[in-house]
Amino acid sequence: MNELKTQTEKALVKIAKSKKAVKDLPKTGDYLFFKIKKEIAKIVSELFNNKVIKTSDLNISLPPYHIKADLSLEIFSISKILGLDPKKVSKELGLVINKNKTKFIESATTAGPYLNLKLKKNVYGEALAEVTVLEEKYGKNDKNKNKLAIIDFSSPNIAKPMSVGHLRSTVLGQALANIYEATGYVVVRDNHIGDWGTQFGKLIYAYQTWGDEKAVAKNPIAELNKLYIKFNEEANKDPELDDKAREIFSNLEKGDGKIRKLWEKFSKLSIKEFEEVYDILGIKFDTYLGESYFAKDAEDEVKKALEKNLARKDEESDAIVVDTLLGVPSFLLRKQDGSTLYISRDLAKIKFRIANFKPDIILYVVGQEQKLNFAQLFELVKHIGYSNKTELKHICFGLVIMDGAKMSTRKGSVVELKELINQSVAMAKELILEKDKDISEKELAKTAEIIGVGSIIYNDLRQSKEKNISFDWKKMLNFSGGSAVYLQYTYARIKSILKKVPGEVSDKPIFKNEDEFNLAKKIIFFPHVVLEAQRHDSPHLIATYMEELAQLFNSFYNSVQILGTEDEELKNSRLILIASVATVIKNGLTLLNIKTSDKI
RNA sequence: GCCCUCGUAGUUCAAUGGAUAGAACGGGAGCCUUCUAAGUUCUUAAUGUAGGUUCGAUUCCUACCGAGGGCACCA
Repeated sequence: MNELKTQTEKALVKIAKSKKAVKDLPKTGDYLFFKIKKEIAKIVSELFNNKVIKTSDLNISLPPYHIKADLSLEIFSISKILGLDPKKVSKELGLVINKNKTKFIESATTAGPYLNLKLKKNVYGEALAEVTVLEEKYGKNDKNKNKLAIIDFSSPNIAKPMSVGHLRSTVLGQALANIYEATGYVVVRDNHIGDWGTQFGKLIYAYQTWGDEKAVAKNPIAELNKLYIKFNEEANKDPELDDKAREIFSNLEKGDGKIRKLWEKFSKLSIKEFEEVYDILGIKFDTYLGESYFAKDAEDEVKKALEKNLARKDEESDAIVVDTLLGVPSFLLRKQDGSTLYISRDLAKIKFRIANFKPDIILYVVGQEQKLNFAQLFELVKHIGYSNKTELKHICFGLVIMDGAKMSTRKGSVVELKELINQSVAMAKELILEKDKDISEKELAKTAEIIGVGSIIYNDLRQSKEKNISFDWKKMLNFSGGSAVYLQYTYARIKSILKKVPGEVSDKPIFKNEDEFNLAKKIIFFPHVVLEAQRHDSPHLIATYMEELAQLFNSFYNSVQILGTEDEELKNSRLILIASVATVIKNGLTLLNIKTSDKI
């Protein structure tokens, strides 16, 4: 219990520190993208009887290739608010913009439900200046300042290896944590370790029956996992083993000292191994508050649910049952042998979190197979009455599928995360050596890790989270287009140019060809993309955006000799432009928790 | 049986209800005596089926078909 207090205090210190850091974030409204929107909103409002138009009501995008304009404004969303004919709105708005002087817009052309806008040249200078000044802060904003989020992710089970299945929660959770922080949230990263439950009865039974102390000490997780698999095999033959396991777990909850000691040993050894993986992935948790911390308090929650008539004792079995709540199927809160269940422990944890941290939101980054459980948990919380000010959100994602089916520890069809990382890094090494035989051992190891680990993370995050991911070694180890390397490589390419001649900031960059304007425009959208990624809990929006940006750059790079540009002013403008591209790629990858290197 | 998620080029993925559905891999044809060819240019090819709502549907609704997941003493 002391441990719980220590961790809580540590987290509170971090929260206080983060609150201060939020003050240094760029203001959302100061970004060019939002200033342009604001200007348009004001014009619309003045034109149509001062009807209130929020910037979020405006939908601005980059027009498709065949439209020759800088930005397009979609009119239907505005005309709906105004209750007017879209054609009329588009026409009148276009007229006013063309007649009156505006700060950012040169001219407007009506095209059906769209108003196509041409930007003033000074916009581009301002855009690049924004990036240059803010640098690693470019894209971050203070939209959600004064809010606190607890993000519950990764959550591996003690005594089981972290598998590719845990990768999604780990990688997605960390990216969301970064993105939430980038929009002003103070974030507490919590690892809800699976360290309690009947499975430990199974494990302890197996250890006591077949275990080898020395082997476990040498290679804890692998050895314990073997025992767990053996238990399940034996239990298939002899179902009574399951009852024995339940009994052992029940005794563990009741405080049996000998069993407790074993459990503590397994727990410590496992977390130590997990941290090796987190180190490689660059993830640091603020708290490791596993389920075991809330086993005792779970009993209070069961009592409260009984008092409030939300739950009842089943007469036949003595188990505690919650009957159907508002369409959510009924479920058990306590087993008939008196031991707690996942959901009651989670209930206790919510109470603890609200009491100690007062979060505005708690995100549970857990696979879709637990959707029903969270629906039940949240519904119960609502009835018990904790979550008035705290939003509970299940960030649900698809499974990692192997050969068309879910991977299973019991069946042994699991790819271990460590193995995956090792393979990826090894393959990166091979490819680097193909390109550069003289690379130093140290640099090789460093770059291979950046590429290998980045690829794995990116492969997961570039895809929208709802879908199942089919696991495929070939895809995982893809180092060409649509991978992290593509972005890392683009970044390194730019850095390599800038190392030769860095550009100097200029107020009025001059651009010549379309690629240059397109790149500058794309850069303006980055702060918007970060906000969208947070709003939709979708890091892949950032990935997609960066691929488009990198593609624009690489195309530009192939068509123009940047360092060979004769006109000095144009050359400098191009250098500033590509430097901004590099900054955006780096900032975007950092949000996804992927590293960059100046040399790839 | 009931509930949830997903069905888009040969494959893996994009597309707040908006313009001619974008990429990557694969197939075909080019581009390095010039800044990193892990790049780039051209080409090939897709919205499961049938209805409905809408000025407009890959997106929303209904039914069906297909894949995956879940449905009380596991987490």
